[in-house]
Amino acid sequence: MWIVKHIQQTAIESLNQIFGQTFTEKDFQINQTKPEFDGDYTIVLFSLVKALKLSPDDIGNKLGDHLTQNNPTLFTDYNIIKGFLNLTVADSYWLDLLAKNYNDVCYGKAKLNGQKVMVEYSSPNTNKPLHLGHLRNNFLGWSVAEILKASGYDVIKTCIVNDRGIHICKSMIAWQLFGNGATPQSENKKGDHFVGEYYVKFNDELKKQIHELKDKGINEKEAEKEAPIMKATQQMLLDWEAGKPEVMQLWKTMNSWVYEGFDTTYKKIGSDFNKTYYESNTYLLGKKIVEEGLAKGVFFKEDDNSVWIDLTTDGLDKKIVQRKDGTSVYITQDIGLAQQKYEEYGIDQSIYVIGDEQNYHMKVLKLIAEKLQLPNAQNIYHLSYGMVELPTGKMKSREGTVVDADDIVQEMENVAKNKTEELGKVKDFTAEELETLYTTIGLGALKFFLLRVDPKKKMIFNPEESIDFHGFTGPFVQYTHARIKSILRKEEVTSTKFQVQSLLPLEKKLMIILEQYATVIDKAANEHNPSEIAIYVFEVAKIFNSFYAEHSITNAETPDKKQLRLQLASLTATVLKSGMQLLGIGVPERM
RNA sequence: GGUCUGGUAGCUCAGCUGGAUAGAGCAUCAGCCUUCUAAGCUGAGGGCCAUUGGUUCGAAUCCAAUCCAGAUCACCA
Repeated sequence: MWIVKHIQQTAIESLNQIFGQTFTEKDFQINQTKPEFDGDYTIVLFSLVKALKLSPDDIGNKLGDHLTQNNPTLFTDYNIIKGFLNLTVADSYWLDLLAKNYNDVCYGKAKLNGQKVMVEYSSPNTNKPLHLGHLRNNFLGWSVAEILKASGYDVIKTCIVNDRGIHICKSMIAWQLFGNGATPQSENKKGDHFVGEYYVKFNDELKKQIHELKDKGINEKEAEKEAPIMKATQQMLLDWEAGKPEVMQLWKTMNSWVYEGFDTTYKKIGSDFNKTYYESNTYLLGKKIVEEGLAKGVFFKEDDNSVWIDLTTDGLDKKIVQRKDGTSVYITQDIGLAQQKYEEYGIDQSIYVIGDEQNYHMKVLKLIAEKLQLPNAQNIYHLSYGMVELPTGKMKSREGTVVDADDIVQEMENVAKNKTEELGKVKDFTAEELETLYTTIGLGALKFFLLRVDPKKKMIFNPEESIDFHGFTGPFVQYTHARIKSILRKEEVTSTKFQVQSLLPLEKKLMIILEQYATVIDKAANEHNPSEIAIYVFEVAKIFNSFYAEHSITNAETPDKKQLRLQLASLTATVLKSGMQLLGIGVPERM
């Protein structure tokens, strides 16, 4: 059992024995004691005053006495300052914990809880390469999945590829018009970038045609509809839906180019999926559900045959779920897919990692699922994240202010390379080892930067500052790990039994935070928030570095102290490695 | 206009299920490598927690209003 819970329960017992009243965990708070006071953990007494009709100091004295007298192996001392009962936890408690866990690579991770969760993330369009926004999505989704695993869930990672629709036809048309049979191979370009260029070409041409039409006196809206390239695109979508062979062939070819490019990027950034859904397979889903919904009275039919749901009593609007021509709209597919996911995997919880611009859509999806009484509809969770913006404002593909995913990764690697060469600590590495190291550090910096912020908040990416490798960054944590490993390569923990009675302040501080790892995983899992892990891991590294600067490990005061510190260093390395792994970041042995 | 987010140091962010003098990192300034990796450590300066009211022993945190910024409200996805 973890310390806070332990204190809580002991305090509840003591309060019961002293005052004959029963309290619960929610009746009083336990915080870590602020550094300026003596003690390790603090019970806030104010909330008990009313029920006990005593002054905070009175309660504190009685509780403090009782706790220390009845739990000598847990508490050694207490003091009361202005209504706060500061408890000192016995050093033997920390030492026992350390001895039991210093060698456990699974330290902090929970056992399977029998719950199955699906995490859908990434969900790219196959008409352009991934950009920085996609990276936030990918890193978030992957990390949340890992955190949930560490917290005891059985996790299935999925991806829905938006591989069809008008936007895909746009790049197809442009390729037909301007491609002259070019291929990624012939142009020596990555497939997704190659296709993305035609998407841009489409928009350029469209703009040109609109301009020409406007000169002829046609208004903007009309011009966009009437532009020949747009008409051709719409025709192509119809042909696609009709399964016209040459269109299907082109579609398959161009998508395969994109997939090849995506594969490279996914492999590089470490995204993986247990199951990939394709919109071209799922876009017709949901029609059966529309029928069922009509029968249940959840949906209603308009005179023109379109099908709707009325969500006005839930504070939302009416929403269409099927067009008058009987075709599915976006939300219909999603309901269909939601059900398919459940049928295929019997999931207890379904998490969607999708940007906050779709908050409304996801709210509607969940509501509809609930009204249709789909299984576990209430456990649909939209992990909504904010947009990534540049200091100059939003990223806009049209204005060329998009930060390309492959570019930024490459840039981070270059910085890692320059920095590493400058420091010259790994001159004996092979070329291959160096490449791996640059990727680990560069990608680590990028992932950490994107994950250290609360997902729901929009974030500003400043290319200049973001490639900093000092302070609250991935490389800082990686460096701390490498430092520890450097010691552990030379020195081993040789005895688990040693005579150390007391801990120095920094040793204890380190032990206290290491003890919190499992609690932090749990919190991060419940809140679907990797930034909890990033902040924690940084804090651990910071405390270790202070400890490292203050106390020598290899030249400790006594052999016993050396053993203790080796154990501490070992557990720290484990927690850093494990925590970083939950963020998808590797930690090097040397750097 | 309706709904939903967010506003904390010069910058980027923690803290938000109410608790002690509001914390980090970057940047600025001053120190620390003949000792385990200086991608490090120690210290200094820097704040009307958007504004105004309310709730209470206590509010950055909860409530209300206002101001500012963003998202969304398609027979697009």
